Amino acid sequence: MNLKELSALLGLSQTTVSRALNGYPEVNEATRQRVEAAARAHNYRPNMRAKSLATGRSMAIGHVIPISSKHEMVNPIFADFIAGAGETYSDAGYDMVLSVVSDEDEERAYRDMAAKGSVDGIIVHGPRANDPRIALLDEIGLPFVVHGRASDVAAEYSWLDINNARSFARATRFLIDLGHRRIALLNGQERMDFARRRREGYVTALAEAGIAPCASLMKSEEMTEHYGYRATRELLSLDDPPTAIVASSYIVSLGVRRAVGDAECKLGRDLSLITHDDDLSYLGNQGDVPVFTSTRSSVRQAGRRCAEILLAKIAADDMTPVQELWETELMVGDSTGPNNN
Amino acid sequence: MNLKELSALLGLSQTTVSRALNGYPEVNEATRQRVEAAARAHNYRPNMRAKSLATGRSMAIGHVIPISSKHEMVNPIFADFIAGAGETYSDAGYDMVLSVVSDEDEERAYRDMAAKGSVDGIIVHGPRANDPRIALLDEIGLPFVVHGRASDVAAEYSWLDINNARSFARATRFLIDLGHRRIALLNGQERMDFARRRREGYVTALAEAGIAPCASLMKSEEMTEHYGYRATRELLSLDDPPTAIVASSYIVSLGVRRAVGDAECKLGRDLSLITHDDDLSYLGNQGDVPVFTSTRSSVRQAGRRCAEILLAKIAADDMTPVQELWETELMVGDSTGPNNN
DNA sequence: GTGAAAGCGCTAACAA
DNA sequence: TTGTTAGCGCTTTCAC
Repeated sequence: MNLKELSALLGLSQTTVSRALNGYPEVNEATRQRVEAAARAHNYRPNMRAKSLATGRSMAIGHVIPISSKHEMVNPIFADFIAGAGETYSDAGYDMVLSVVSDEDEERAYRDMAAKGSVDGIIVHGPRANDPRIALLDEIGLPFVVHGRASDVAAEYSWLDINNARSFARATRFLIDLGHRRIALLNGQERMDFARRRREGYVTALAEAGIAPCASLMKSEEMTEHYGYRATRELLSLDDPPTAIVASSYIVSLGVRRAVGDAECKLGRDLSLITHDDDLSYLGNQGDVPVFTSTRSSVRQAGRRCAEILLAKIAADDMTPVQELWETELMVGDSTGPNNN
Repeated sequence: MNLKELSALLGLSQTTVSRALNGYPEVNEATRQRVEAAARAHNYRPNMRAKSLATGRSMAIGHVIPISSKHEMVNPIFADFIAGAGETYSDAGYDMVLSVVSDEDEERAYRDMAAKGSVDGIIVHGPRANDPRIALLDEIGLPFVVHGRASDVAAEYSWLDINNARSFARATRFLIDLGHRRIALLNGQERMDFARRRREGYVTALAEAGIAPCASLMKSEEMTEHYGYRATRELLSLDDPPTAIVASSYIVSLGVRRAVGDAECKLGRDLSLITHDDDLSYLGNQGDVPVFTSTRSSVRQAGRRCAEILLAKIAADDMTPVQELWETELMVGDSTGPNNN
């Protein structure tokens, strides 16, 4: 069922039917009722391709998911972010188009999206410290919102980020308060902006406590389970092993737990672990004190909010940057966890 | 830059330029060279909305990701699957449109996609045992491929599945061979088709060894870390606790590990764990014997293959069902893991 | 309040 | 081998 058929059926012009369906004020209320009833009855859905072509808006938002060309891995946190954004889009009648590209193809992906006219805006994932994509998107002129920040980019742009530095400082402080002095950091690659900020927070907290950061306790790699495993083994075999670890994601923590399991029983019991993932997340027991927040739901919320910001920009055709820094809480509680899904 | 401008620039008709760019044979080779050079030089990309409207094909594939309305959780395995499919789409010039909907909105999502004409085909995720979506899509007439199977659906349709029953039988057998008799199963919800098959495999292996399945050792819920944690605690507090666990995903296993960590040291060392995730995956140590395969890359490959099958169907306009059952290997090796990312 | 007609950017008969 | 013309299904002036 298309507009032509529907309007023929109603004995009206396509114009009137279109107006009725799109809430134009000039159409007679009785007519509108009739049209809407018919549309519902025949399950009419406007063809988006045609609509897009006529209006010039594609009613779709693009997400470019970069995958590391080396390891072909996808940060599983994207799933939750995407889910959140997806809700917002559905509600607003937007589609989400996903483009999974290895990082060297990213520029082309953006240019293609813009030129093909398949999206009205873009969400940028996983910004690097000095990320060329921001200048690129500015040049292209497509509205965009960055999830995270690019510290070395001078230009003003829209972003939503969580306060990684503060989160990691708090986590580290927490472990220090529990009496730990040798605390390891399993960070992501430092070309990622968030990883730099996380180290900053970690180092700051150590400094406050008069602890000199120790290079052998700071690891930085792609966030995989295998990395968590390998790094933890290395750490545990040091002459002076750490008594606690701050890990950069729950995927990494999987590896940490495995390595700890491999190690001597006593070691396992002595090691405190706090895992992060965009949001300060679960977990780790220090004696009887588990620590956590619910990562996954907050990442999802970030997705929702990023999408809202972008849609609002598009609707208002307003290019002034929107910037939101989110704070996270470090929670201490019983080990069933609050809202721990 | 659009077709009109480009053709004006070249002093050719839009038709000729279009033909040159789309590889039609009748165009003069010299002309084609000239056109292609100009297109490249001016960074011309055909507007997909217009192209779609004219051709009737949207050059996009839809993925509907159902999220549980209760827990709002996304199975992180989707991320890898999507990544694989995305590669195939990029290569073929297709877009991927994602629709994240709570399960009660799924039917509408499919109908919308079809009516709006935004996709040429659909990948179905997370099939239930008697899944109504298959009949629905058949009715709609949109080509589709199911990742997984719906055992109770009589109709023939295209799917790609891994042999869950066999995988879980092998995992269980492995633990039995190691001397375990009380083996627990942390399964997904049994309305999911794969969960039923997994239990089947587990029970079969037990039966072969003359072990009667014990209801108190079989759990079935949404696959979350929290579930893994809670269920493992319950299991460990039984009068006659299991000595080994087969878990249905690495997310669940996170919880298992946490619970084991909480428990007495001795308990932790005694418990064998094998985790699955679509593919038989990591892992667990039995004494010095770790077991695993690389889940994440194989899920990704499944995504790639599903997309290939779908695109082939669309290209050939061939509705005969394609069905692929994949076997997985249980690997035993050193604990750095084969290809463990 | 409603309709006719033009046009969004492209492809595909049909002619030449 | 190239060009002319007519749509694809919708929105949007502009006229009535």
